[in-house]
Parts: sequence; C-alpha cells; structure tokens
Amino acid sequence: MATRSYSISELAEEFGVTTRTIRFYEEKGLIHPRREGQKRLYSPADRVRIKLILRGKRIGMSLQESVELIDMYDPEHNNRDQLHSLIRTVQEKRARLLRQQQDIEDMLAGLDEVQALCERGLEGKQ
Amino acid sequence: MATRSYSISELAEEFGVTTRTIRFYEEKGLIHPRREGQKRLYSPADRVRIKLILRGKRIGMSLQESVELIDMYDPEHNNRDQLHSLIRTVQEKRARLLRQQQDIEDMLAGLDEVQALCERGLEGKQ
DNA sequence: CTGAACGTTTACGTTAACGTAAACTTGGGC
DNA sequence: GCCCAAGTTTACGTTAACGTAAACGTTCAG
Repeated sequence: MATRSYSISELAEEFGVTTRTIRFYEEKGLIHPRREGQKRLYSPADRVRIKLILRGKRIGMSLQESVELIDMYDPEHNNRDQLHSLIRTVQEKRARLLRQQQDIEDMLAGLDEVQALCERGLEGKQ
Repeated sequence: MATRSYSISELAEEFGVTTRTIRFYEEKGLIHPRREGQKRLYSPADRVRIKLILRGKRIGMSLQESVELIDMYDPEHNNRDQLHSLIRTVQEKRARLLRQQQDIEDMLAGLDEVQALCERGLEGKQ
C-alpha cells in the first residue's frame, strides 16, 4: 500500500486555506514535510497535523497551543515526573474545554431565544 | 432600588483584564459608559456587555463578532425583511457553534486517551 | 498641603497570523 | 523550443487586540 502523498495546493484546497498559510506553519516549525527536489511533499501524517491545527484554530487556540496539544500524543514522555506533569497539563486543557463547552451552550440558548422572538414578531405582522 | 454602578478598576479586577482593555473596548464602540465628571461609570448593563464580549473571546470570536451577536438581542429589527435576515444570521451562528461543540468533544476524547496512556505508563513503572 | 490612589488622554510599540508582491525555477504539452 | 501552471524564496505590509509609557487631573487621609 503505497502511502499517498499530497501537494501543497491539494491540501490548501481541501482545508480552505492558502498555500501561504501552509508554508507559514512550516516556517513556525509546526510541520515538516519532506522534499522531492525542492517541492514539498506532505504525508498523511502531515495532513492530519494540519487538520488538527485548524481544528484548534476554530475554537480559538493559538498555533502554539494546538501544537502543544497535538504533541501530547507522541510518547516523548519517559519518566514518572514527565508523566505526572503531562497528566496535569491534560487536566488544565480539559478544564478550559469544559468552560468553552459551557460558553457555547449558553450562546446556543441565547440564539434559541432570539429566534423565538423573531418568529413571534413575524406572526404578529402577517 | 438604586441601580448600582461600577468603576473601571472594579470591573477590570472582576473580569481579570486591565483597565486598558476596557477603555479599548469603548474606543472601539463596544460599550458606552456614562461619565461622572471625567470618570467613567459603568451600569449593570455595561457590565453584562463586557462579560458577554469576554465570553465570546474565550471561544475564539473577534470583538466585532461578539458585539454583532450581543446586538441581536435588542429589537432594532422592525420589518419582515429584517426579521428574516436576522433568523438567517441566527442559523449561521448556530451552525458554527455546533461545529465548535463537535471540535471540543473530539479534543476531550483525545485528552481522555492521552490520560489513559499516561496512567498505564505509570503503572508499568511502579 | 501633600502625597498616594485612582483616574484621564495621547501616542507609540508589540505580537500573532497571515497577505501580497516580485523574481525565479521546473516539468509537461503542443 | 516555448509557454504555462505550479512550485519556490525573500521580503515587506497588514490587522486585531491590546501593552506600555508619559504627562496630567482629582480626591481624600494624615
């Protein structure tokens, strides 16, 4: 199974970003595509990394934050202290996500309210 | 019931931001506190507005976006066209929030996974 | 009356996350 | 052989959201 690879414009189109954006991420050390000649070639792993970075962006994370979270997956954590510290980091991230979840629920409730008001307004005017 | 009012530093402390931030929001037209002499006095309504702006920030909204959402509540929408357009806006906002909700759930699942791996790692080392 | 705490305006500085433009190379189609 | 599409590097520009500093006013306790 020949592991597929992607060109930069291919990924840019898939994710709805510009090639500049993808090169910028590399410039910042977030991804490391290999080269064929001087052209960049992206592995499926690279692709997933970009996808996760963009997911982070959607909920307001900085690029650094996203990468920090992504890198929690790979086992660079050997000893006990590192594992404990990683667990603490997990707790913190989780706490923030839970708060965001609450914020979103509140906003959705607000939107329901607004929509109800709109529909009442329309009824009255017909 | 004498409607309470707040000083700028009072609100800054409550929300964990600087006074500069609050003045900046005014500069951008997001809030309009009244004055007593030349000092700013914030009403409970002003306070809520700030609170909602900061809530928006937490989930990655821009200041303009937050204000747009907040202003959907006040009934500046008179005629049928405006009400319809407002409903469409509500749908869009909702769609985005639902997507963010999904993103957060995925991340939380990821964190669970990482934590499980950590705990396994610790067991093995004890 | 004096100084510390709190407020004000004005203005320039900073960081993240790209946008934009110029100038160049490279592989394939006719 | 030539052109075009897609890629490259280099470098300066831009926007949002404040930070930071200077210079000044006001009030109140000692």
